[in-house]
Amino acid sequence: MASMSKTKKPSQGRRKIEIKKIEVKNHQQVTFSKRRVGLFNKASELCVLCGAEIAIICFSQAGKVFSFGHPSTDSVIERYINGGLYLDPVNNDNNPLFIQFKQKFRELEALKQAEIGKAKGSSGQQVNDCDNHFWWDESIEDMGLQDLEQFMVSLEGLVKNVDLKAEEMILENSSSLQLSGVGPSGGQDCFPCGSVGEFHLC
Amino acid sequence: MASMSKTKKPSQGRRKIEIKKIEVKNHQQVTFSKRRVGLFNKASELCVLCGAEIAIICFSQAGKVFSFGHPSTDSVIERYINGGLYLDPVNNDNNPLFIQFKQKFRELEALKQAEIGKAKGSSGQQVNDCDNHFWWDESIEDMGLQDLEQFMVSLEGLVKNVDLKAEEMILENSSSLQLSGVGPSGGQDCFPCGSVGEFHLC
DNA sequence: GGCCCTATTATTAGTGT
DNA sequence: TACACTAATAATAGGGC
Repeated sequence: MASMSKTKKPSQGRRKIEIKKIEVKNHQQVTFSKRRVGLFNKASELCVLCGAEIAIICFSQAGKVFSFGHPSTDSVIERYINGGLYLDPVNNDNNPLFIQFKQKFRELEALKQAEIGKAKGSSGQQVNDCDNHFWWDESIEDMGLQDLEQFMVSLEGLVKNVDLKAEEMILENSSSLQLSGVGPSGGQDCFPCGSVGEFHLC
Repeated sequence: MASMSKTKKPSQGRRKIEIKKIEVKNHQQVTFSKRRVGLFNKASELCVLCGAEIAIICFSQAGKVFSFGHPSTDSVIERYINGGLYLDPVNNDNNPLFIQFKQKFRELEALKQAEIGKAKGSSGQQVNDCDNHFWWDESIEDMGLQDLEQFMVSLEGLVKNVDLKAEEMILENSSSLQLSGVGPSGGQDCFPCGSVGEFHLC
């Protein structure tokens, strides 16, 4: 019952715990380790059982990063980013879009000037300006006109650079392009698990 | 009212299964669903209990993508990429191109989220070009032709959206533009979980 | 996808090394 | 400090509907 006072401490076995932040640091770390392994194992099983591809990135509170991936963390992330990106391979031709883009930009600018009456003085290489608010973290849907315009300015500069670079490379035609991936710089601890997937701990 | 009369089917309870690919498709899908939810819940608990930040990306065999993230899938991925990859801190931080590039990445991420919610009708998107590097982490200067191409394609998607939004705003004459439910998409399959983290299903 | 019924598993807490 | 083992049980997930 409630009082098993002094004499002995029989193993009480697993007990129900509330799902809230564990404050006792030591306890938290133990739980983190155990549950992280459990999570990765579950993911591994899911991969095997169902032919899934899974990546898990896990930062501990202390900032350590652990990752799981099958077939690899990076490939899954890459697939995620590319796949979610709304690539429409059907109708993508560069030039018309860029022409439209520039035209829209001019229209926007004209509209803005008509409204406000004066230029806001944004220059072409807008970077970031607000400390407490990053405008690029909003989706376009949430952008106001001015935000949109700034966004376009940035985009235009970017497009220009990409364009220049592409042209340059096409002219030089191969040879000087190096795609060397960045080399590993930190020691990585990669331990194999019994099953599918890679477990990383950095 | 559960009539627990005579012909009760003695559910044999949970049964042990071998961890190997489930061939029966129907069975596999059921298992996938259950275990995926279980996995996400475990991750959620781990976040709460231990103050962890976790992202999970999960592709079903059919190519559907599901994701979990706390505080958000993308923020964790970004943190992973930035932390795990070796941005040359020497000059890149002051390189306008690089800064723009990083901005671009964030914008794309934000956009992607918007698109995931909106463009629900078109499903099959796949891009199968997986190298071992992250194209978005290189500055434009270091990009190869193929990277530039990929970058352009992404840019086009972005431009297209900016374009649409701009048009929309111009048409509405910027008087009372409040976005609201701009998307003509149908029901969303994003279900809130009881606990921390976002669950996405596309 | 959800519910029910259970058998199987994961994980907690304590102890020992 | 960190792991290995144990007991005890909370929670997951398999099979049917």
